[in-house]
Amino acid sequence: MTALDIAEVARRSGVPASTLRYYEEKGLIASIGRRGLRRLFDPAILDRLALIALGRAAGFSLDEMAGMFTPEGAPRIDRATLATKADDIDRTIRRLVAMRDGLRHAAACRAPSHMECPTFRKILKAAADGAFTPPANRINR
Amino acid sequence: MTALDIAEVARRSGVPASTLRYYEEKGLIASIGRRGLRRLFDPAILDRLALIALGRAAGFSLDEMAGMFTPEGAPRIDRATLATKADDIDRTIRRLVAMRDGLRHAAACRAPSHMECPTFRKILKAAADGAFTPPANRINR
DNA sequence: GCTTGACCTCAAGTCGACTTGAAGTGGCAG
DNA sequence: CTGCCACTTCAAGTCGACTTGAGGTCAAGC
Repeated sequence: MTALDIAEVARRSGVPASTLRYYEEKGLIASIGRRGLRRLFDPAILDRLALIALGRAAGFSLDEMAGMFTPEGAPRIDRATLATKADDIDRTIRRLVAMRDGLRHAAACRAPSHMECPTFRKILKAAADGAFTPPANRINR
Repeated sequence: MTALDIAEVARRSGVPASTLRYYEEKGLIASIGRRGLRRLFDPAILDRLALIALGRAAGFSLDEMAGMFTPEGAPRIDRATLATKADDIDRTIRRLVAMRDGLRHAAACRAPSHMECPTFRKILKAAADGAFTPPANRINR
């Protein structure tokens, strides 16, 4: 039998058992049966978990990803959705590059106080205008 | 009198009054008095709020930023801290660039299923290895 | 002087993705 | 056959940054 029990899936995927149960409850994954109480999973679950990890990293919510599989378990991903997400990330990258450069400047700047540095004040103004505040993604944690 | 009441600060800064009260409670900002019940703020609060917005965008928590002001209200920012944060952001950027490129590929790839695309599988493996999962920043949101 | 309504306080709720804890179950080694 | 213990369920807790709601106050305009 090729079925994996939950501990084995956890070990191989690095995803905690509690998270696997949570994903199942959410409909993101499905077990193929039980041995006693214990869930058994098809080894293909590992690919699926990798895909979920990828989607999460790309900024998709668990709910969004629940719709990205066919009932048979094959990924069904709209290419336009991917392109849109890529564009989102691209905007985030631009924002972060500006932030990083601003921070590096502030770290290197020799003005006695940051408030006396024109560059820093310019960055501050941009921040006040919300230039760095994202609309509502959440690539990170 | 140059003091601004909370509604005026909210209007000029774009920060909701509820947030201003919350920031005060957290010790991030301070009012200079009251008119009746109403808080009055020094106009310098606007710079401070901009700095807080900048810090948040850079990934500092509110608690971290509470320590970045002198009792007099001047920013007191350790340059090494800034450099460290810049490096953090730089790592995030690299991660995001990889993600973005991966997504663009997946969006453009003509393989019948994503799972049949070698490039996609490579990305998937990287995701499974946690290559895209951040340690615990939180630039976004 | 009285009403109005923007402000006040304080506790509780929200959001997403999980984790934790208490109480129960059952396969398997001895 | 028994005991162990890794699993099970289900409810509740966590984290950060706020928001919301109920009930209260008071400066200002009429």
